Amino acid sequence: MSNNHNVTSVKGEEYLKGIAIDIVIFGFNENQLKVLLLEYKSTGLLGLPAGYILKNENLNDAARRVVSERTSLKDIFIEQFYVFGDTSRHDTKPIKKILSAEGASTQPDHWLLDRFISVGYFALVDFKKVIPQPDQISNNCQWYDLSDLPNIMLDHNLIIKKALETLQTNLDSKLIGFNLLAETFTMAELQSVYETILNKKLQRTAFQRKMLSLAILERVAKRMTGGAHKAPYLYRFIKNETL
Amino acid sequence: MSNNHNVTSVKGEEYLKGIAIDIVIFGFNENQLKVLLLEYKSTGLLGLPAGYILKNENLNDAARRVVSERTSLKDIFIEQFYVFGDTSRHDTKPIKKILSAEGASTQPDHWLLDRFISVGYFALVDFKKVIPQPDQISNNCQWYDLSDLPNIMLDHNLIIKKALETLQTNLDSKLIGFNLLAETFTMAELQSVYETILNKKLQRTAFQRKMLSLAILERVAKRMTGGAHKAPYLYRFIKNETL
DNA sequence: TTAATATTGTAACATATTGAGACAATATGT
DNA sequence: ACATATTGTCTCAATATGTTACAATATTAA
Repeated sequence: MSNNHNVTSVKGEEYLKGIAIDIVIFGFNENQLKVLLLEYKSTGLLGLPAGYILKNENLNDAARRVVSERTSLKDIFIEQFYVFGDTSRHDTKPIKKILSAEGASTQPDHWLLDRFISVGYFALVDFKKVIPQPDQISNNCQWYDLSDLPNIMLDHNLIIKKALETLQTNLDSKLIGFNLLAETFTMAELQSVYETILNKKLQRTAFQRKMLSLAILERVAKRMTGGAHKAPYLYRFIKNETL
Repeated sequence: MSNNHNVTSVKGEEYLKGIAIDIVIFGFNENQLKVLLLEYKSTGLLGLPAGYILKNENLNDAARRVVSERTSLKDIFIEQFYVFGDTSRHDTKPIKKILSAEGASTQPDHWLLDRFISVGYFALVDFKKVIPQPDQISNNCQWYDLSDLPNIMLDHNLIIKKALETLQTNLDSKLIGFNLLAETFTMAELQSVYETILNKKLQRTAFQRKMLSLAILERVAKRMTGGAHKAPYLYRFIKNETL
């Protein structure tokens, strides 16, 4: 699981050249969407979790590997959403800064200083299960509020924006919101996920009726919440039995 | 516009290595979806129009360039739909066959024999405006019925399948079907496009009511069709004025 | 010239879906 | 025991969609 090769070495021979994977890892906590970011050592630079593709590795497996390495989770929901391939992305300044901080070579033929095409993925994870892990060249890996993001290096703010747009578009049709919650959840929690992603209030009763009509939820038990009110049911997402 | 460099040369130095673009060019004629395919010289192999990215070229521009070269059109609707990056795609047999037929080198370090990641695009074009153009290493470029496709090399049948699925999914939400028709069209023609893509019959009156309610169609004039019946209106697609 | 025919545009009605409010049920705190 | 907040479900209104009907009309046939 751990790298035994230094990504900052001049050649990067284990990896396909010119192709990177950038991953927007979404979490959900306290009615807020969160994004996992790395802080590169001694540079103040922030970046999305990223990685490269091993020469005999499937693209999707590489994306899963990167998510696993940063979150300590496995079996994660990921989805490709866009490939970023404009020439204007090719900005060597932050890369040089990161390499310098590592004491690595910044000679022009360093593989990381070439132009890269980035395949954008997003991942939806259970916030509470994640144990953030910095990578080799960062000293910090932590959650940031999506609604209050700092400046992130290169075009990563744009990548997050596009990821969110895709998530919003696909939320209803692909029924993927459940991946942000624990195994069991209340209808109110699910509604909060939807409201936060779509950035609008939803009708409580209509939401409940619709979700139940989809026949994708299994009622598990009542939960005693400790609140001064009726206890809600807990639900579990029923995976599509045709798969 | 024309290549002054031979893609079959060993180095392919003008292009980014390891990244290809495969394009599913959809046309619509006689109530059928069509796909443009190339036949490689003296090999019997069929393939999707494909290309590589020039070192200082935007990814999307490269895709547009390839579509333009094969169709003789410009200003074409294209959309990324998936990146194909499984290791199982790496099958050098058909590539060697094509290179051999060209009299080109098939030594193992030929750049085209490396593993490639393919960015899949689909394009929607006006069938009647297209003048198919073979590329440098093919001797034929022609339309095939989507419903009766031959075997195509590598994973290109799969790529077409995925392109169609994306087209079906996005047809209503992104209002892109118009790109398959001429500048003006009848409601019946538009309905036929929808029915063919979605592979199901639609209710005539409900379809008309819905399309008109979207406020994206401008009525142009009546057309005398030569048929023994009432003449239909012609419509034009109104591009979103907020863009 | 007139009638027959096929298709078009729109209206009308039925049915289905969604929006919005009402209300009983119920854990907990007072 | 009562007050309070939230939940689950019901009802009715508003909207959207499915379906049928029918007048309008460009051509062909009589």
